[in-house]
Amino acid sequence: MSTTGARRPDAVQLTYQRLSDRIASGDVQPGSRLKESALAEELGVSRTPVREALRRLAADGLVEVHPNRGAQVVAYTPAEVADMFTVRVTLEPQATALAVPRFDAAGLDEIEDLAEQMTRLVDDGRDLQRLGELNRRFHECFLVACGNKALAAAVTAVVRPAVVHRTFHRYSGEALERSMSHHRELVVAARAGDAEWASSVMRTHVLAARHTATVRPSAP
Amino acid sequence: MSTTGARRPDAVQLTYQRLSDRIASGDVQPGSRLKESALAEELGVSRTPVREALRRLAADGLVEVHPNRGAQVVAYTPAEVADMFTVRVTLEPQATALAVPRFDAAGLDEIEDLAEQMTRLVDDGRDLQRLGELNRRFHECFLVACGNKALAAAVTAVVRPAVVHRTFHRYSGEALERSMSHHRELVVAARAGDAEWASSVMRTHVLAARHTATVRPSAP
DNA sequence: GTGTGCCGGATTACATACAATCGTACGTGA
DNA sequence: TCACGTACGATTGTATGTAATCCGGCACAC
Repeated sequence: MSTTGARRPDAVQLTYQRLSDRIASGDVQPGSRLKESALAEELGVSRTPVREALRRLAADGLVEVHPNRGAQVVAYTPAEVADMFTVRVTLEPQATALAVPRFDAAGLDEIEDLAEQMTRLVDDGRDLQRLGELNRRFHECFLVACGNKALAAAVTAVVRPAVVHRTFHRYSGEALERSMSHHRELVVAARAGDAEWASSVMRTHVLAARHTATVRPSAP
Repeated sequence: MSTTGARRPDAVQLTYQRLSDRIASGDVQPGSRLKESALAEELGVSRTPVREALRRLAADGLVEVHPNRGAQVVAYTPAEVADMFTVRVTLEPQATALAVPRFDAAGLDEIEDLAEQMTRLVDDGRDLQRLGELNRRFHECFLVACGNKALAAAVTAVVRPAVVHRTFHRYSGEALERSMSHHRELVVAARAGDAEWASSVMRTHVLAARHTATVRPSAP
C-alpha cells in the first residue's frame, strides 16, 4: 500500500512506476533478477531510490527480496491467481453492498462515466493498458465508498499483484463484452439503491474474471 | 509483509522490531512524530536502515509517511478497529473451513499445544505480551493450513495493525476465559474434521473479540 | 570419485555528505 | 489588526563511498 501521497514524480515514485510497468507488460520475465546498480544507471537515478522502490514492490508482492542476493520478479501459479480471485469473490460483493447506500451523486456519476469509457474503449481499439487502469479505478470507487478502510486494504493487498500480472490480455472478445456489461449493470443497480442486486452482480463479475484468469487461453 | 527472510538481526530488522515494540507497548503515543535522525542516533545505527524500517512500518499500516514531513504513528478510531474485525469475521471462518480437512497430525498437535499454553497462561499470571504472541501463532496456523496464500495475506494485512495496537489489555477475566474456551473448541472441532463446526466457532470467536475491542472498557 | 575448505568476484547493506523541500516565524504593508 | 510575502531553521530526499556478505569455482584430502 503506497502511503506516501506524492503528487509530483520523485525519483522513488518514478522508479516504482517504471518497474511496475515493466513487470506488468511482461517486459521483464518472472524469475529474472533485478540489479540495483544496473537499474539505477538505466533510469538515471541513484541506487538509493531504486532500493526503496524495490522494497515497495516487495511489499506489494511483485518481487521477492533475498538478503544480499537482490530482488527477483515473482511468478504466480494459476492456482495462486485463482486463490486471489477467491478472496475477491468474498470481499468485493460485501464492499459493494456497503457502498451502494453510501454513494452520493458525484460517486454515481463517476462509476457511470468510467463504465461508459470502458465500453467505448472495448468497441474502439482495445487499449488494454488503459482499460486495466480504468477498471482498477472503477473497482476502487466501490472500495472507497464502502467506508470500511480495512476492507479496502484487504482487497488492495490481494488484488495488486494479480491485477498487474497480465490481466485482460487473455480476455476473449465475448468475455470482455460480458465484463463491460457487468459494469453497466452495477451502475444501474447502484443508482437504484439496490444493494443486494449490486452485490450479486459484483459477485458474478469477479467469478467470471476468475474463470477467465484461470482457464488456459485457447487463442492468443 | 516482511518478504526478506533475514534470520540474523540486521540493522533494519532490529530497528523495525524496536519501533514495532514501542508502538505496541504504547511507549510512543499515536500521532507522535518519528524523526529519522533522532531514532538513528538513539538506536546506534545510520539513517538508512531507520528509513527502510519506517517504510516497512508504513506498509504494515502502523505509521504514515508524509512527503518531506516524516513519519507519524497512526491512531485508529474505535470504528476503524471494528471494521478490521468485520473483515476478519468474513475471512477467518472461511480460512478455517478450508484448513480443517488439510490439517496433518503435526498441525493438530501444534494448535492443541498452543491452546493449552494459552489456557495455562491465563490461569497463571496474565503475561499479555506472551499471550498475544501465542494467539497470533494460533490463528496463523489456520491461515497457513488453509492453503490459500492470498487469503492469508489479506487477513495479515488487516490484522497486524489491530493486533499490535494494545490487544488483550481490555479483556475482562470472563471474556478472556471465553476466548480460551473458543480456542480449545476449535482444536476439538478440527480433530473431528468438522469444517462447518470449526468455522462457526471461529466466527463466534472473532465476533466476541470485536465486541471486546469495540466496547468501552469498564474497569482499567 | 566425492566431499570439504578456501579464495575471488560480484552485489548488497550501511554510513555519511550534500541538496531540495517544507513549515514557521517574523516583518512589512494596507 | 489582519493579510501577505519572505527568509530562516529543521527535516527529509538523493548521491556516493566503504564494509560486509554471499555464491561459484577450484584445489586438495579422503
